Amino acid sequence: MMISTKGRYALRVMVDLAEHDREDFVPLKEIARRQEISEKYLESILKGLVKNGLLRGLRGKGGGYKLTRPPEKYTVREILALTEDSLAPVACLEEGAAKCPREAVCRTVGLWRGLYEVINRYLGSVTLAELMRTGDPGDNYVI
Amino acid sequence: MMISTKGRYALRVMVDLAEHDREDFVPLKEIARRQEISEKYLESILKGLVKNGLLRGLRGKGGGYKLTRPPEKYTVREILALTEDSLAPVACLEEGAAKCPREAVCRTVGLWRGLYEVINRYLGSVTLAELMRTGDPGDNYVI
DNA sequence: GATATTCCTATTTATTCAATAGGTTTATAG
DNA sequence: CTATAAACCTATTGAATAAATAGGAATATC
Repeated sequence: MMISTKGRYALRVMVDLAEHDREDFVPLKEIARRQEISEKYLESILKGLVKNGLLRGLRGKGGGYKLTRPPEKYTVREILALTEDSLAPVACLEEGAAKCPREAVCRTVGLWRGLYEVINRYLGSVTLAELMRTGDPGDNYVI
Repeated sequence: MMISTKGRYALRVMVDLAEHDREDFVPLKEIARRQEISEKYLESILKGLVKNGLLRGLRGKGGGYKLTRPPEKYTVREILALTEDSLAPVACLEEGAAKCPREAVCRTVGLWRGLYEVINRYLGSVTLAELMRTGDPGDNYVI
């Protein structure tokens, strides 16, 4: 399995924030409740997204989190790339990996590059906006 | 990272066997030496491929392994599916996973299904034959 | 000044991955 | 027949990573 809870949770939070976008900041406690994820764990995940400018965080009473761009300006790829250690399908393609001494004779590295490419293309083609529900209240059901 | 050493090694072995196909059986020791992988570890990996009919194994002196089909009849997907626990990009899509109670409201499960589909299609489109070197010596370059 | 929030660092726990170890069975060669 | 070379089988260990928790420090609002 490829995408850890960190990445999956991060994406869910981003969609949640996109759907609950408003003037004031949305406190993590609210997101955690809706998404049924531990507050403390979410904290550690959101830190990176704030540091990289995908979210703005505001401390103190009335604080919380907020998207810094409209939802259609975020690709899933960007969010996961910041959250996961790597999106590479195999260790030898990870950034900072030691150069494989077999690379020149390896019959499979080309396949892995191709797979990486396919994954990146797909994740780069989907935006947050596409993962949101529309504002249509009839669409806002809960099971 | 998604594909473990088991899957990567298995694929390398299958390509190796495709390239060294001959009348008699190829002993694991020989493959392990060429691929620089521990014999014992390879054993445990090949077991599953034999059990599922992708390889034939012959015991005793003069024994070894052998492909059961021509290389173009194996897809990479098939080999990895037998070797990896799962090719699903997220836990909730793994076979036998507990049904997620949030599935009906989950905004992201569709994305993961799409990713899984893209991965399966790609891996299913490449065969062992395409990973082999041809017999053409001119093709036998090193980068 | 009380409170609600993000931010920060460290630690623990659980799970999975990777590999090793040691033996059993089976086929061939001499 | 016997020695040998091989696959086959089961269990265990060790290392790395993932997942989560804990406790507090800083900051903004009311």
